Amino acid sequence: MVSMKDISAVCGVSVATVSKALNDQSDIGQETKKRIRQVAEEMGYFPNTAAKMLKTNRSYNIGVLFNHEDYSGLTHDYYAFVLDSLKRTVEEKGYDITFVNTSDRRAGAMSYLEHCKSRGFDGIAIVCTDFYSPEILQLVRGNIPIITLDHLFNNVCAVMSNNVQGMQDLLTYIYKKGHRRVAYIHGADSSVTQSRLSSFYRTAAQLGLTIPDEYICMSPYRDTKGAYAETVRLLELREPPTCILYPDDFSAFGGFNAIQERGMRIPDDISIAGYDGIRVARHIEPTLTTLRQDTEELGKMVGEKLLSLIEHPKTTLVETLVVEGHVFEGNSVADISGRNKEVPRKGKKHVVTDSI
Amino acid sequence: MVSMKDISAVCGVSVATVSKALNDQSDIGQETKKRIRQVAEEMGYFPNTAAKMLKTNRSYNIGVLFNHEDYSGLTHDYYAFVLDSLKRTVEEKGYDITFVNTSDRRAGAMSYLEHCKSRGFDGIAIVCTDFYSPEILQLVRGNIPIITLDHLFNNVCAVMSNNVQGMQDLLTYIYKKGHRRVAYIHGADSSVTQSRLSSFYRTAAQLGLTIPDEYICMSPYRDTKGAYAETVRLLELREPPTCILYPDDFSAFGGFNAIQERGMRIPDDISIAGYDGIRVARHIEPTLTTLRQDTEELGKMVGEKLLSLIEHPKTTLVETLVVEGHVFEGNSVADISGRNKEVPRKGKKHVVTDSI
DNA sequence: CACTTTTACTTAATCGTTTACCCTACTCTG
DNA sequence: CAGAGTAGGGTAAACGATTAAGTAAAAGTG
Repeated sequence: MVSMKDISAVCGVSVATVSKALNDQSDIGQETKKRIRQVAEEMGYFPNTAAKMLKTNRSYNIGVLFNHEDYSGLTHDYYAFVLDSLKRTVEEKGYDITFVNTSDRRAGAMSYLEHCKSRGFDGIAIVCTDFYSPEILQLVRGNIPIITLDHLFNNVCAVMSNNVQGMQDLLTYIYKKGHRRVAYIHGADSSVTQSRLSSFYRTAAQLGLTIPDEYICMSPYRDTKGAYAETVRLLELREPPTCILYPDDFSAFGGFNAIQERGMRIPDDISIAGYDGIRVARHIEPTLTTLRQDTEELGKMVGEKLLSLIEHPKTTLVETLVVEGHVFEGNSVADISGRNKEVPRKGKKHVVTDSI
Repeated sequence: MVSMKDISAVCGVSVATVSKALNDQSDIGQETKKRIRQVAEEMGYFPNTAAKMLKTNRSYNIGVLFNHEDYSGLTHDYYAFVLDSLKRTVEEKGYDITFVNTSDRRAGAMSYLEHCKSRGFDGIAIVCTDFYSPEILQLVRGNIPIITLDHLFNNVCAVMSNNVQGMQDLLTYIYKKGHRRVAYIHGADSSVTQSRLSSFYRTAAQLGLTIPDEYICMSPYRDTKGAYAETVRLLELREPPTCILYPDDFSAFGGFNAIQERGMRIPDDISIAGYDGIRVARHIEPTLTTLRQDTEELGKMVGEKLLSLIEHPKTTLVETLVVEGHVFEGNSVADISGRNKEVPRKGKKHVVTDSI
């Protein structure tokens, strides 16, 4: 690797002059600058990041904390898209992205914070992790610029997808389509779940919907089997819902299966809606009506705010940025507003069964 | 940050002694070692990676090249799972993973190779990228340990999913289920496509299948619209296939839509099969029969071979490692072997249509 | 006991940059 | 024309580690 020393030898100047020339300092003559730069180019010079880091305490490297259950967030559409956007945002500004090593969690091994300091990350984006672990707490207490996604810590910047507004929009949309019996299978307990669930109740109350307790139940996120089971239960109620909300799109496929298996059609016989707006859900018929979270904007916000925190630590506000999603209108929620005005029918609809 | 200097001051020894003690060198007394380590622990010491890198030319950091079309490979299930496995494999050995910055591709900016040398990556895993770009060529010609996934360069280690065997297994499976009219919508031109397509033809020949030209067509990978269109075309043939193979699982959903839309059922009326084995395909009914690539093993191989290349450069063979997939048996391919023996029926089956 | 060997450290150079401070030769200025 | 100012560049320390080479004392050897 060609170093500044090599360039200085060729140009017959000192190493300091080379450094200053390449960093465009004012106390080097135009002529000399031009010559040094040209030689550097010709010799194929590029800076040694390690040496630069050592001297300047800047790595132009962002650490991301990104693990989810047994896997990393990589296998999760929502997080993956956020990370992708984040990556593009910071790369544009000359930063690289490194995963915070989450492997060695033995006692005595480096903690997250130590690892991050050791690597010299300029900042850290906590995208997904177990926010309640003591190690994470230690990390956010450390004095590296930090930003979290979808979780609030005291005195730490955060980017949040607006789950309150999102659920309100989704439920309102469904209400406007004429649905009055809406069930909600919510995800496992977390701050995100709390936001959505309380927004669900509040919105329902505002709309004048009465939600029987049996319409509300839990199934873990992305668990198709759980969603399947709860869907079956809901369908077998004396008065089943006309629309079911799922914790997320993936879960909605579990409901989809249960419904199809019973020979019912979506959305003719029952409506469903997901949450997230994962890609595949837009490519399977019936396309899923869902609250699409703006992963592009979320990632961009995380990146921009973190860089601001790094580059302007004094003037950057510690605040929570909220990103809005929007209802993606698929084909999984029927418009039954007409039905509400009909005179209630008595008995069952006559069905012709064809015998072979 | 507490440095070795601080420790040496407290312990009353030289910095060199501290370094040797922490690195467990033999020429330091047991007593001294123990004392130094204890003090280091108490003072919360951890090594400065930059300084270590500068001196040793080892970063314990792996660069991954991971971009796919406009996005990174993050949004692609197959690559994401491979990366996840790779990440876990190398993290276990104390390495971190950094994305090779693919943002600034202007002339004059650093090339991939320069960027990688600048960052001091110990090795590079090229997971997905445009393998034909000159920059990539320059990168693999540079003398950093390199490994590629699903692409062969001269004199470069590679890990390949066995597409030849995979397609053979898949087609043979379908044949055994009684299918004789099999169409194949293959992906856009690439070495992977070549392998699968030629294997398809060879296997078909071995099985005695005659594949009419109109059964073979192209639709880009993960393009549901393209797959939809080709599926429609195939269904409208005078003699439509009994089974359609898609470039990948995602595309298969496009076919799925076309088939459902026509009121046909999978697999009763027509069979379909994908390729990859993405997660969501196992969670939607009918679950997709597909060739599931072993992403866990692929990532592990990439990681282990690369580390071997880094740690034992002399003794590590430059070779291509092949990873087998297996047929995932979903519900999307019907067993019609019975039908072949039946006397061909004349006319259409009588259908009772119920009028309201 | 005199010599060699071993043990346990220390010294000092080095990796490639950055940067505070110093130096020299011009150019102004009154 | 003496003194100040400035442009252009050099010196050397520093960042935090590693490591070859040196050294003094203890231990082993015949």
